[in-house]
Amino acid sequence: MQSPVAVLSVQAPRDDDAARFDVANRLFLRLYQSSNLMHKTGTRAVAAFGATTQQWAVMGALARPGSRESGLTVKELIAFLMLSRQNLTAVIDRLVAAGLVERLRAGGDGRLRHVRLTEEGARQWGAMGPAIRAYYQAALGGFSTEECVQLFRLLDRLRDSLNRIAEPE
Amino acid sequence: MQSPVAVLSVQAPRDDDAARFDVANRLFLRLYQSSNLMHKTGTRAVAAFGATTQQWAVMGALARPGSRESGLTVKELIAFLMLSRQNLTAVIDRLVAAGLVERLRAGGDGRLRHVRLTEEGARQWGAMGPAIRAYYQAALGGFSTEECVQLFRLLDRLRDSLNRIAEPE
DNA sequence: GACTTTGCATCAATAGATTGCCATATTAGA
DNA sequence: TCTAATATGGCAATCTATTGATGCAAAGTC
Repeated sequence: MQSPVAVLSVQAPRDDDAARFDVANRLFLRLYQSSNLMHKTGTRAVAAFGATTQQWAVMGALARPGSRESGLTVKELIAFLMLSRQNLTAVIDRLVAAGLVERLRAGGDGRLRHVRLTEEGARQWGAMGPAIRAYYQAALGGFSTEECVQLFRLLDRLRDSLNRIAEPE
Repeated sequence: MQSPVAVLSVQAPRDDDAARFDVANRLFLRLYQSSNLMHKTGTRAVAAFGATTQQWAVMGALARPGSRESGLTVKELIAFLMLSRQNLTAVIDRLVAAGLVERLRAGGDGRLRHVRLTEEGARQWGAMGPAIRAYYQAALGGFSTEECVQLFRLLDRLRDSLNRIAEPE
């Protein structure tokens, strides 16, 4: 196996291809591991509230300033979180069952259903704040703010790239 | 609570904390999205072989030079991929059912079971090579090799950090 | 009015991922 | 030798994620 340092040196194209393959392999393994660990540790961090990282993500989307009052449509949530409709419906169902979220028939386009935080949901989201802050601090404690931004930007580009593969039309 | 970075920074602590929280929020959302998209697009990339990204990861681990002959123990696979034993057992079960992998009672410690690629599994892994290369190229086409290394290193540190949270003992 | 598209829900199947608990075989140590 | 620790398997529950198919209601179009 080659060390990542070797990749930084100037090499022949064939070697560079091999090096890129090796880096890609390691990169995606780290993405796989990091994501699993994020769900594991993140869900533990909010377990006291009976929540999971996915429910946390949905509530976070609904709690944003622009979405708090009238909520978001399912379509908007799908675009924001990038999951399948069926999966999102199931997550929303659990949140509705827990009384944290409600589905509303909004005026205007009668097909649209807005998903909104309930009073209880907003209260709970507020209560989860300190736990979420503490989690972020524990997870990113070793990173400078610049490094956080760097990682964010790279992941943002990777997401866009993968999204382009996912929806070719 | 204050982050160590805020203490060292010249800026007002409150603003820096708020900025870090915001970046962390976006960062983990991108990690969530990227991981989902990786599984979706990756599984599509090897769907012709009836495989998934997880099975691909296990086969990749078993196909490495040092592991090809005598395989890896379940414990080693757990450490390499960082999943729960129950989950890994299920993935291995499916690979065994597909005839791509076999469980062996190795000499020495009788408790250990080595998991190894079968002939068919090794053949299939070879056949999947081009599809995997093409996938890596499509996913990371917009990234320079340096950027790939950069992303790898940041994810590596994030994984270590999350793993430290996951297993406190 | 008939047709198509869009937004959403439902049912079903398969696979991953976690947790928790119990069972078994083997090894290692007191 | 009795006991504890280790490595694995099995069973169960819950939640997440995908795909595919069906259906319905509302909106826009011809």
